[in-house]
Amino acid sequence: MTNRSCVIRLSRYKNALLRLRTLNFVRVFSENLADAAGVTATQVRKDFSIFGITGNRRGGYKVDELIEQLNKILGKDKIQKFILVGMGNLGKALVQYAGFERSGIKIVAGFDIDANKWDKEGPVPICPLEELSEVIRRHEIEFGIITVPDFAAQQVLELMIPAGIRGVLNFAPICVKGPEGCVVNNINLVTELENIIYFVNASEKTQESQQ
Amino acid sequence: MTNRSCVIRLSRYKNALLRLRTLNFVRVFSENLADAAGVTATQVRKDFSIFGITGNRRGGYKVDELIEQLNKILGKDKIQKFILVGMGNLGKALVQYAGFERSGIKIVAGFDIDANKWDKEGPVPICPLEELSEVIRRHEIEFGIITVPDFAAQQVLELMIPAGIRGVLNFAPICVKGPEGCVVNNINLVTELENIIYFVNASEKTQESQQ
DNA sequence: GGTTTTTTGTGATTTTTTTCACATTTAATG
DNA sequence: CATTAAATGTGAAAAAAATCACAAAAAACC
Ligand SMILES: NC(=O)c1ccc[n+]([C@@H]2O[C@H](COP(=O)([O-])OP(=O)(O)OC[C@H]3O[C@@H](n4cnc5c(N)ncnc54)[C@H](O)[C@@H]3O)[C@@H](O)[C@H]2O)c1
Ligand SMILES: NC(=O)c1ccc[n+]([C@@H]2O[C@H](COP(=O)([O-])OP(=O)(O)OC[C@H]3O[C@@H](n4cnc5c(N)ncnc54)[C@H](O)[C@@H]3O)[C@@H](O)[C@H]2O)c1
Repeated sequence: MTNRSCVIRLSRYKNALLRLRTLNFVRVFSENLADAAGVTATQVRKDFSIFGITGNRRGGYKVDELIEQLNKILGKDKIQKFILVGMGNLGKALVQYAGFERSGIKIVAGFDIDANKWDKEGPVPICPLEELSEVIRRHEIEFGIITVPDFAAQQVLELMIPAGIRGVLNFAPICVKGPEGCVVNNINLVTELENIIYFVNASEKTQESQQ
Repeated sequence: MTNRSCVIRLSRYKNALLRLRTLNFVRVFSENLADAAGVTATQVRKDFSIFGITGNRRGGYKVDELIEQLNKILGKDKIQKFILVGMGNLGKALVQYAGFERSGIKIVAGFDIDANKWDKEGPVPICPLEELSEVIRRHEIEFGIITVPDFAAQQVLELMIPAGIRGVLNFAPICVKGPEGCVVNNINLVTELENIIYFVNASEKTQESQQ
């Protein structure tokens, strides 16, 4: 199996390509993609080499073809359906975000334990948690997003799995764990900010010691 | 300099420890932290070894001491101030999120180009973009969060830097670039979801080929 | 107080990832 | 149509990260 950061990079290349296409670019060089993704040109070509993507020596890559190939690899050749559990501040922002649909990602329904959040009339229906399993099965959904408080996150995951969810993005600040064969990614924004704080402090120290 | 994923892990350990403390844990073993962070016990001890954190052979680590040491390393021994630019759906969710303040991260002010978003009376004042530089300088803020549309992200960064910002978390789906010495982290949620889609598809293929 | 058991701490080893170096292809140029 | 210049593609080398293996420490037990 291929490694996570390599796949993340493929996804970044694809995003950059989509932007280049709107600017009417027809061809692109590894150098350009490297810039857009914040990596080296060699890395781009190596990544492509791993996945058997080839361009034209001297002419670079054709934007259209490359997007198509990347979409195929990333499983984005069809629309992928998600459900989201936890219609609080963050859940609402995600459900309303138009960028997902533009990228072939559709949030089919939201769920919450709180009756005040339910709303079947909106563009994305918000349903009681009890209907989770039924909706997942009916739409054959494989992917979920968790935006409930930390104490509820693991139990929400354990509701999703038996209904058929096989991949989850979790925003609650704990590492939730799925069974073998279930892909779980935990995003912790506090951790991301702490990471920035650390490296800014570290670079301050380097500068001081150089003086 | 130490590597990014190592620092991310330190932050995860710290988060797990805070939770353990609320459950009245006094001591903890590398095994427990490994579980909470989704890594191996050896990895935990190696990380600690790198930063000179020591425990007690047989007795593990004291939760309180460990939190303090990690906070020191992560620069969290004082409250860290942030500003946020782009008070849309995502920006609003982040500004209202109580978890940041609980972790010693304070969003001092929000900024937007749109006058309808301005509001100096709320718990976090939302100000016109023109005041960005002044606020950063007055509060001596070093960190920023970008939640504006993609086309505006790079120019927002370039407003922040001369005012004194040295670390940025960007949510717009492009890789913004700061000058040398400025730490920028680009979070792309579409990319995160695509990553999950990829690995679920990959594991499906593995299973099929095993049958 | 000696023995056993448990857990840390870390050099050595292995694995993974990135970078280098350069042959190969192809477009452009004269 | 030969020459040159500019890019790709990829084995080999280097660097970085993770894991192993085990000695050292310390608590628990008899
Ligand atoms: N808001 C942010 O910017 C932000 C930032 C970082 C992390 N997070 C994390 O994301 C998660 C959501 O954050 P938020 O600010 O939107 O919180 P929130 O409190 O606004 O929303 C949580 C929602 O989950 C619902 N809920 C609670 N238990 C549930 C259950 N068992 N099943 C279904 N729904 C349930 C609540 O009714 C509520 O609507 C939290 O874990 C938080 O720590 C949020
Ligand atoms: N909402 C989400 O869940 C989500 C998910 C993934 C990525 N993102 C990304 O995060 C960013 C924000 O998303 P959103 O949904 O909150 O968008 P939004 O359109 O709701 O909000 C954007 C805000 O930025 C403000 N703005 C625009 N240009 C500005 C400028 N030059 N200076 C200051 N403010 C400016 C707008 O007035 C608006 O208030 C976007 O780049 C989006 O792609 C959002």
